[in-house]
Amino acid sequence: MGAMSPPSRLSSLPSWLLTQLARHAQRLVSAGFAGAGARGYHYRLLAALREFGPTSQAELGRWCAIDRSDVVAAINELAAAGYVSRSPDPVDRRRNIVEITPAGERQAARLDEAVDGVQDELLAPLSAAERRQLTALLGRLLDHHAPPH
Amino acid sequence: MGAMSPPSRLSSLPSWLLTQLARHAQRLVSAGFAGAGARGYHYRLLAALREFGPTSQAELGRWCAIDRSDVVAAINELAAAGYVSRSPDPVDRRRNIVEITPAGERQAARLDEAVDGVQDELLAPLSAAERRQLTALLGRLLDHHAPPH
DNA sequence: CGAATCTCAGACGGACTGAAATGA
DNA sequence: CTCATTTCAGTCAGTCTGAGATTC
Repeated sequence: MGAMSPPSRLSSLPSWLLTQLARHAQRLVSAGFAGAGARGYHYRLLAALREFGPTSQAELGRWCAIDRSDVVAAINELAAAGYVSRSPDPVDRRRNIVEITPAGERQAARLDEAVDGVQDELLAPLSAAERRQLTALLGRLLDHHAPPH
Repeated sequence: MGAMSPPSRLSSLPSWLLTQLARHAQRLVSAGFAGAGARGYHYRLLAALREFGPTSQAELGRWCAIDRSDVVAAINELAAAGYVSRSPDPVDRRRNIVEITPAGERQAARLDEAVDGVQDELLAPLSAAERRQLTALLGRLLDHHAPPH
């Protein structure tokens, strides 16, 4: 069987490297979450609820870069599993206030472990200094393209 | 409006940075290709055909990391546009031999320009040295997870 | 009035699976 | 018989659009 390296034109393109590697990362992360019966959306939402406390669905969507429409579905699933509670906001009746439950905290902790294992697997070939370098570079690029305002 | 930065737990995860940035990259690339009536698959396939010459669809799929099934559809589209020709392999009649046409070469050159512009936009905040650093780190990770054999 | 929120219904491209037909 | 190739049909998660109802 011949070599199966991609064309050199692609291998030198940052956008190619980025998207291909992100594919691997997402496979690893999804597999890690699947063992706990969760998806990426669930972890993102739980992480935001843990850090920022009870809040509206719209704000969750902005924090987690999840579409308004998909937040509805994911919160439905989290609520059905008992990981979050949803109640109307008494001071602004357009909003639902979403809050993480104790069971949700435990689930988030489980997912933390899964996700940490995946980072190690993903970055295996890099030294600790190189991992910091990569994280810093990616962080700067993401900041530039998704400016917090 | 309140801050909309993601939870710090996410912002420090390489897998999160990678997938979010890859999302931006793919949006930019797709937009660049759309102006020329192309998609990412088309560019990948044309790049492989330019570099490696006429070959079978199965091999194209392996080189470009495109599923066997999606190669069929993408080659159909490229052939309909006159960018590739498809002919049966006389020595192995299971195979189609796919070849890039002169019009395909011109299209590939157009897409080259689009894709180069996107890299610049994507890496705008980084110095030349930092771009090389990032590319090298991503390349090593990708090599480790998709070993050419 | 304009603007924001929640919800549903549907679409869309990229990635993938299963199975059939053909032939080495 | 086993294996590789091409093709079709269909699935899937993640993302996004449009529209309606409600409330600010």
